[in-house]
Amino acid sequence: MREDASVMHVDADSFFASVETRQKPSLARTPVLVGGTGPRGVVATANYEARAYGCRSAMSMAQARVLCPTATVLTPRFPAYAAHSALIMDTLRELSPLVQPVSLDEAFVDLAAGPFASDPVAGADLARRLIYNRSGLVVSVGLGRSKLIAKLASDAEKPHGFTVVTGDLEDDFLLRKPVAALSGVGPATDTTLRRLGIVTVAHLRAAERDELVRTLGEAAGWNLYRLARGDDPRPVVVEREAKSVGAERTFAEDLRQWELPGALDDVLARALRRLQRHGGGARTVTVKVRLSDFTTVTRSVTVAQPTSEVEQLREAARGALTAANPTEPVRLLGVALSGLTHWAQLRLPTPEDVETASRADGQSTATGLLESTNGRPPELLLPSSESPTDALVAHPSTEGAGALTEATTVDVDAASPSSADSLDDDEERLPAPLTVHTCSVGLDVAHEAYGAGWIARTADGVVTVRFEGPGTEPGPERTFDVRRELLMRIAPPAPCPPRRLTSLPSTAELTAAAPPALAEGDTPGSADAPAPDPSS
DNA sequence: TCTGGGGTCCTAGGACCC
DNA sequence: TCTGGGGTCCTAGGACCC
Repeated sequence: MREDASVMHVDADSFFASVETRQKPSLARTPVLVGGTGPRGVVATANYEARAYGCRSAMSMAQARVLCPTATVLTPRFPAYAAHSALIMDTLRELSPLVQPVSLDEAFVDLAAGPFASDPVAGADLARRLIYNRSGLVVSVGLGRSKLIAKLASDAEKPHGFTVVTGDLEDDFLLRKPVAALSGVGPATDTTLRRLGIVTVAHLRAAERDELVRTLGEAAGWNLYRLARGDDPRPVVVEREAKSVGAERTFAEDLRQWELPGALDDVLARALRRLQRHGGGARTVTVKVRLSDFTTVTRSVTVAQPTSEVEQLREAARGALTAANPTEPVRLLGVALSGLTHWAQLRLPTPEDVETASRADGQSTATGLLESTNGRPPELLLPSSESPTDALVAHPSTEGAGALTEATTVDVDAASPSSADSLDDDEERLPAPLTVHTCSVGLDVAHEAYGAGWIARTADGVVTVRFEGPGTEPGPERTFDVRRELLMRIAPPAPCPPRRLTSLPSTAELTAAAPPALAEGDTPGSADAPAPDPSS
């Protein structure tokens, strides 16, 4: 265990909602909910104004609307969040090469590996200032000797926290925490621990190791035994290989039997797009079916060789769905692709492969491989752009190297016969005309005369657009009938510095001010100049 | 007012091999 | 005829994270 508190955890406060209020000035200081807007939507993020009404993440949107009827409910705009996330991560990488993103809005940084090794507190302070000055987003920061402590520290004073827990303060800080604050203790484990009379980390530390292992299992028991002692040697690691990719969809209304194959193709198409992005192939296709009574069944099919062939993966998915055999109406369908590799079998396997497949998994697998060839030339293993493997070289080819193609040329759209209009498409091309089917509150649009804005309300093809952006004052609203007037859906605005900020807020100001007031740039002496970039 | 979507990891049981 | 035990792979479910 290191001596200095040089592990930093950075967490953007109510991230999705904060990006929204940054880009929609009229929403500043008003309650905002971001999440599913459909009948079965849940809240992804509630800003602090909405939390004041009791709204929380993961709550059903219907409930949140009841709690806070005045809240603006926005459809998530992932491209905007991804752009802000990238800016945050890039900024952190200026402070250390060891940055481990945990999600779009969270990261661990090992400051001991960078220029702030001798003064991690200064590094952490700079991190929050740089992020604020470049994006207008406020983060909470925690510093500790381990990930465990850093994470708890960033959580200690949200929003806007800046908490340093040095070694000598660690026990004092840790032992008071409820066990549920520990990463790895969710509702189920919390209940189990409560039955043992364990509520705080102090209780947990007093517990017998054997009892923890007995009641929670080998891994979880040991893990909590160590965490209770502040023993967390997990290093900050830059990148980890993805183990699976997938997609799932909850339907507005439960699906009947006959609707399942089409819906499965839809979900599979999205999963395949992610596989395509990952590059290479997958061996196992897992289909998840959630019934109307919320019971969930998963069935999986594993093929002999990793593949990126649409037909073969679709066949596997259909087989898994059949095995799941849903007898009730279905509310959710999911497809996960695992056993990922950076290469994939795209052509007829060699006789040796078929033999191996037969031995490994019976005749159905071998048949699947054969059927997927469609009379194309025999061959072969495809390299990804990143990591060609020896397997490729070792694999005999009868048609020559000309048969080699990028795995990313797989025709994914062949798996998706549904409308190109769907908002599900996470790789849609913009700009594109707004249609009755693509109106969603929160989306970015532009009008030839009025410029860029966002959809504030929508009903039956009639949309109200508020024309404003991150660099403007709150703007006016205008209403259009999208069947008669052209509105273009456009990409979200890029992240940008907050307006009218001429000096970095001091640590004291950052800690004292509420986020909305700060975001307005109410620093004394502020003018209309952009924020200086202290890194330059 | 019923409960999203992207993932990771763990457990337990069965098949199979040696 | 009955019975080992370890290792690996696969599957299904569940807990957990954000």
